[in-house]
Amino acid sequence: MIGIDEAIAEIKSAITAGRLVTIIGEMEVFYEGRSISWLSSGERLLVIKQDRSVLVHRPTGYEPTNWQPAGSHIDVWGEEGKLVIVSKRTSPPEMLKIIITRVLSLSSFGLRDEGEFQIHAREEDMKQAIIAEPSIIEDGFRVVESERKTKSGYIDVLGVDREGRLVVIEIKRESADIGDVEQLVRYSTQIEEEFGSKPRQMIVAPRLSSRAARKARILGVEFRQLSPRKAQEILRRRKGLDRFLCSAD
Amino acid sequence: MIGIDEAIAEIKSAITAGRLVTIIGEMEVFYEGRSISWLSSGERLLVIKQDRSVLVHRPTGYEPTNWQPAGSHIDVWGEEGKLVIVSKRTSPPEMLKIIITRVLSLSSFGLRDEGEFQIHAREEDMKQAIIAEPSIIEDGFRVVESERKTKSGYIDVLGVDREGRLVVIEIKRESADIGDVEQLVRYSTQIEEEFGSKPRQMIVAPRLSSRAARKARILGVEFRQLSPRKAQEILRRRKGLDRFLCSAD
DNA sequence: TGTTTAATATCGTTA
DNA sequence: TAACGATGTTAAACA
Repeated sequence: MIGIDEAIAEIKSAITAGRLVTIIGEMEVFYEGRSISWLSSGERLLVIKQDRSVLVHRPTGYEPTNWQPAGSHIDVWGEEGKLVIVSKRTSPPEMLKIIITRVLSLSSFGLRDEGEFQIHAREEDMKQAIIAEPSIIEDGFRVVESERKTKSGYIDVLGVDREGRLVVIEIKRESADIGDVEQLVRYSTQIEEEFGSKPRQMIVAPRLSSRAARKARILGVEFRQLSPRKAQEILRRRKGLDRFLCSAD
Repeated sequence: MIGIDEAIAEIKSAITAGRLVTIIGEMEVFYEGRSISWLSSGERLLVIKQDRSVLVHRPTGYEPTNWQPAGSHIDVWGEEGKLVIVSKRTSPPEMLKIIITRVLSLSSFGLRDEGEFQIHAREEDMKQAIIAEPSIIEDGFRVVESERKTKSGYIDVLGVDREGRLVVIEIKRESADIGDVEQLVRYSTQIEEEFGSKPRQMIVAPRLSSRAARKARILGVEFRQLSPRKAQEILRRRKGLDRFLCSAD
């Protein structure tokens, strides 16, 4: 158990100095902004990060029950023996109020984190795999452009098949849905308006939902199976090949 | 600074006892599963919750860089003076490996949290507001059913206008998009198949995107403006009215 | 600032 | 388990 006045002083100095604060204690939480929420008293973990983002975590579950993003303004004060923390931001106007009635643990650390984060096997990697090895779509396929802008949004990949016909490709890293098929058709319509001829339409994804498959058949949308993991393997193999070609150079 | 052996013992006993663990220290993080990621060494906050969910937070930002959801299996051991924590789950197969090289702080608490969480001004509240006060749609409008099942999904609200014509309503708490208009048309098609006559189609949302507005005009989809906050006010007013009616009773 | 798209999205609900 | 929609989604890229 830590005294309220002592806690206020430490939290204030930690926020000013840009240290990460963790508080474990009994607290109530109110939020008002895009929505309105109220969480009655219980024991939780409160984190104030070095960019003044705030997280309230209950003892279970991945998601914070309440939060406030970086850059918000934080006020801390005592009121009737309780510790009050209020975080506000203006755009959108949002307010998070935490009333702490008992502090079980409090710590603050200035953390240095220059680490690099790398992530693979995303939709971007699937696109790169198609660019690196267009034959995974079909023999004779060539990429013309990626992220081509249309009035309906950005086309993942625009290509040409061996007979010179345009191919509009929509990539999904998970099961493609009916909405994805409709989005592809919108892109296709834009391309037809621009080039005067109907392009082939193709979904590239690990799988199609049953509704999407039905809709795809009706609308003449083709499907090529590709998983993010397989795309990753292709890129890794290519990278190895490139290294070999360089060293042979 | 806390010794590795001491830390291992405390973490193991805390996980077994179902206590919430927070570790601040220098760590590397690897993830493999639906994707693959690698985060090089840096000072971070690691949280192991009482349901064995795991969160790795860098000193800034709302989101954890890496995580594992509840119910995963956690192993803890020492290796070359380092603390290794591995969390695995089978469906989908995912693995999170955290290698801690320096422990700055470690705490574990068995937290009691029976608090109730209430949230308002969501899409559900907008639906309840329409049910409570159908005239916000238009004079003479009546609700027939909510969450009516069709082959294309669940219709938010199905109603009848003053002339007895069916109205299919799709509610959005934010700006309605072209995809939402298309979803509404799918529902409408199902209703037409079932009842033999074309229903009115209506989007209820704070606003329509310009693309959605164009599509709506073409497809004969109507738009009624309603914000989640206004819906909340209607419900609050109604609730007050109900209380008055009860006390007068 | 607003729009659009991806995310290891998560989470709840339903078949 | 798969599918589908809601979320205070968040966050990044772009105009």
